[in-house]
Amino acid sequence: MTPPVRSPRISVLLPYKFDATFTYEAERALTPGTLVRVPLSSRMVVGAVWDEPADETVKAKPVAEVLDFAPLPENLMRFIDWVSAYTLAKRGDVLALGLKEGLLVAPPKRAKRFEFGNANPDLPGPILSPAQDAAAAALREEVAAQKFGVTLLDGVTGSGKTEVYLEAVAQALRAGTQALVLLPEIALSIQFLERFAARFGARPAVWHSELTPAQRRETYRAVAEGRADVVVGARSSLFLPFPKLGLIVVDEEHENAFKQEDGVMYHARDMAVVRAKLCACPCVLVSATPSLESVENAASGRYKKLDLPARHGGALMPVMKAIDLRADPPERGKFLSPVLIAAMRETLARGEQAMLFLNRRGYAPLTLCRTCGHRISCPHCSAWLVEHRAYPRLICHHCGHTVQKPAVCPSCEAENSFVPIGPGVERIAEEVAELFPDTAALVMASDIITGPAQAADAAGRIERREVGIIIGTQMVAKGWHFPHLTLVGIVDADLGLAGGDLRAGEHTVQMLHQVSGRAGRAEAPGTVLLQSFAPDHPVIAALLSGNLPEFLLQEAALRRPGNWPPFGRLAALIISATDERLADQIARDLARHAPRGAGILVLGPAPAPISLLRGKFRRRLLLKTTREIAVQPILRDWLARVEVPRNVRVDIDIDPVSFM
DNA sequence: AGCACGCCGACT
DNA sequence: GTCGGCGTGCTC
Repeated sequence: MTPPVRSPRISVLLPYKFDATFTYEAERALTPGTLVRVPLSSRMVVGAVWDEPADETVKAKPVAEVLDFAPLPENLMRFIDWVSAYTLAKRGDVLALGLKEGLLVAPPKRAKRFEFGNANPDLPGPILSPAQDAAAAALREEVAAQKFGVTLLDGVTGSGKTEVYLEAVAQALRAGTQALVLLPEIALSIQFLERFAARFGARPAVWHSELTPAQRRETYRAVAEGRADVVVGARSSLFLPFPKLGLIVVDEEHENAFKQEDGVMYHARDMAVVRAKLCACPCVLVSATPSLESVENAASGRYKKLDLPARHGGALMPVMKAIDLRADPPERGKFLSPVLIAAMRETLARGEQAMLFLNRRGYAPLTLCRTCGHRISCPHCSAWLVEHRAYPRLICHHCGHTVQKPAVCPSCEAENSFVPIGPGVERIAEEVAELFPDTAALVMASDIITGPAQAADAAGRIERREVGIIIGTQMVAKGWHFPHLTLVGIVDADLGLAGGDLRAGEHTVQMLHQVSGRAGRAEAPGTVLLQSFAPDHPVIAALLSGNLPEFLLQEAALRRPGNWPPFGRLAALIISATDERLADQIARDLARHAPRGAGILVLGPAPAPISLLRGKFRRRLLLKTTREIAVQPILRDWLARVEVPRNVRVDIDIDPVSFM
């Protein structure tokens, strides 16, 4: 008598907020990573078979369908486990970053050849300078070795870093492996895609939030089956099922946009290094203004470093000058100094283009009643409403709340008493229109340039010289190449230095240096004018000298003694609740149970800088430890000691970048 | 994430 | 007297 055959049990990870796998019965043993459709409550969901022992005691429903799809590669499964353990996010939520539902339903009728065709690494590449050639050779060698290692490619703006790392991509393709290029703002990276197509004779597969479901599905499948050989993507492309990844490039590695600030809070630059390690492939971090984190890793020998110290094609670095606004102030109610206006006139007279940078969207950041001093704020957030004349409305930049500009002050009932205070890019555009009525100007801000189509249109108008003056927010800092642009004016170089943010100085230097790097990238030399009330500030001094390594040494000297990152570790606890007293109470409870020990420090609780956000009151605690201490077990123990009611949220942000 | 169950206000 | 508000609890 043969014993009754029991169906094999499998563990399945579901792409929802579960940490644990679920147990199902399968007709046969299934390879780990296999995608299956399984019943959950009253519906069917897609999950992935996980390689951990199945629970033999719990009740188990049968698998409904084994999907005809390449199993997730083992390196991705280990990556998901690792990211979950590091960020303390649920494993299911991490799985969901790549495996969105709907991605897998209704596969295309025929597996058409991937629509972009294959990149050809053997087309003749561009002519590289000796420095580029040396860096490219070093990267090719890294890729050819097919083992893990991190290289920081540090090259000044306009030095041709892209051409160099595209040679590493070419090497990965020749080796028959896949390559992933991470960009901070892929939807706007039109110029990058054009350069890629010029090098390889085909466009890469792209991965970002603006893809249609059909594009997303086809790209996901093409990656899983190895048909997509190069993917250029935003941070979530790290979670794609590459079966044979041979290279990861993180371009503009210093960019904050790589840090995901909600849901699974991860830093794509750091996780790229982890995925590369699990794939046993090299990772290349690229920037003209590398983060202190990466510079320190290079200094300690953990990362290799390659330098491109000069601009490509003989172009010179721009001349940097400060305009002391105390000595040369703008006209009353205006924001451009006569010195800057004169420089703009000269630039335009030569037939060249000028760019004004101000990292503030809208018309004015504050609307004030000149009778009683009332300021118009958001009812759901502790923030002023920003006037936008393009719509026209007052808008909260945090929650999107909008109102008409009131004719009567709600506080003192004065009529027509509201005045705009301070400039945004729209107000600068208004000033420019008055000063240069015959010159076309273009505003580049995220509420105007919202996708690839608008970005391509704007870039085209600038390249064809249909506009003389570009006015932009931080969007203009990223990688643009405008050959006729020779003057950059920083409207407010001091903006961003206020506030207690750990990295305020570093970020300001990086952003303003990147914007400055848009000037004079071709034959004509560039000039950058920085309007400042504090031209002696170390940040402005660093920008004027151009000596960024020296600035980072000073930053390191400030952060090392207190074990601030990258010399120590940080984790933020964000307590939020609709009930302000409850938020306070839980924050105090957490503080009372704070972990203690050598090398461990807890700061707070304190109201978050935006203490009311989307109707939730927020308090913050900060855990700081020395580098050799892992914060995750400390946080787990800590949270286990405090009872948090369900109407209070405690979010954990490991390695926080924003302190808002 | 969904979709149930579960106790308190405006309708036939 | 019901329909339904979304708080909270569970899903192998």
